[in-house]
Amino acid sequence: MAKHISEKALRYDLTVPFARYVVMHQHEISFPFKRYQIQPVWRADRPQKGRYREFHQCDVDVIGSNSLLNELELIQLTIDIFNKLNISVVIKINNRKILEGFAESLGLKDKFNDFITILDKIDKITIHDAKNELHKKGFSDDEILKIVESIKSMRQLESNDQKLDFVKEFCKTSEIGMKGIQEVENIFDYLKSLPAEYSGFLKTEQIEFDFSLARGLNYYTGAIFEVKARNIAMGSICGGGRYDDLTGIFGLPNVSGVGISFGADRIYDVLSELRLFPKNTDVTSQLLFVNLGAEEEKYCLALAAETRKNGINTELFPHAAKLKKQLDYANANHIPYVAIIGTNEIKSKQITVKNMNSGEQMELNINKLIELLKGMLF
RNA sequence: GUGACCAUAGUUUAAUGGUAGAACUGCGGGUUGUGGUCCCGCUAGUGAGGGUUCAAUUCCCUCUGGUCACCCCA
Repeated sequence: MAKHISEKALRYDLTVPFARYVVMHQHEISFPFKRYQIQPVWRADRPQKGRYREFHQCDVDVIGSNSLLNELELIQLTIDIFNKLNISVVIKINNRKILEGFAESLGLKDKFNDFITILDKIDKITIHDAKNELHKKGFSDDEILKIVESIKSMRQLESNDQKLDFVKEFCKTSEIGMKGIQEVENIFDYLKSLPAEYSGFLKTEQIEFDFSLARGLNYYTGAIFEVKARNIAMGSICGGGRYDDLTGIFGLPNVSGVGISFGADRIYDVLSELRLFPKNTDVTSQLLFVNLGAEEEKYCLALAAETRKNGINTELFPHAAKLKKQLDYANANHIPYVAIIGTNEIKSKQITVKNMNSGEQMELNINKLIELLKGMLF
């Protein structure tokens, strides 16, 4: 029953619904159409590390344009994002047409999917396992030999150029394969042609041509991407590709798009495991007004309203308590400044402000306090 | 879909077929309005249901939840 429901009722990705949206609104949309979308999606699998039943995808797509400039833009955006998050990544790119070229050159077009599945595992399995699996899937001895031989030679390649040369040689008789190679080369050309002042953030060694990258999705027709974080055992945190006819299933054929999707939960896991979250993310308040009694709290209420009006995140401790308790609270919540106001301060119209990092304390009026704290914001 | 392992306080974890112990957190105290260290105290727990037993947190079964891997990755 659960399976029955999950097959029919779960949203598995954002791209297919996006294609439906585009078809439904085709007369209102001006192409090329770009959008981003962040929403939960579901998986009907049993959960395990990095795989949740519910998780969040952040999709970016451009539909209605064949230009490889779109692929480039998505790569730029991806680099930019992971640089900002301080996550060291490898962006793998491949092209579905190259995979087809492989299959064609090996005479395996009719067994494309099985072949791709093996190719995708090239790094993880031994030759022996590969043979077994191919055998199980019904490949002939001759075919197995051809595949295994090519896997062996592929494994010796290291640089992007070596790999490109290899596939060029391998696919030279396949028209579609050559087209895929050309697309990959064009993308690399674009990347290389970016002027230094704009490509300062581009570290091309982060971008790897990986012809064994397949992606499960069968709607991809051109470029495919996958991003893996370095220094951590975690599946891909980002993936995407070009789809030439996704809208076709909803009745609008031949509208090509390209998109990429970031797995928010896995990215969170990476940030968390690698301790890359900035320390100050839990800083919410800049200033705490201590509460020393009924009269004081009323007095502070007005002052807190004033600091808040000036854009300073302010708290007033919600009940009278020992000073120690309230200072502990400020420490625990990383509140950098505490305003201490008792009968003396009320009388003198001054505010005793304590810097919780240095321990320094001074008396100021409200305007000076606001000035001080505004100077701390940036 | 397959397999392995796990379930004890808010958290991390001990232990036993016979009173479930600790650490951290939280709260209170160490005399008045000055914190982060230290000392003392308090709160709080065996996932649910059934079975075996004089007695089950412990052994058995079912369920639920979780972890990891395979398959798969929409």
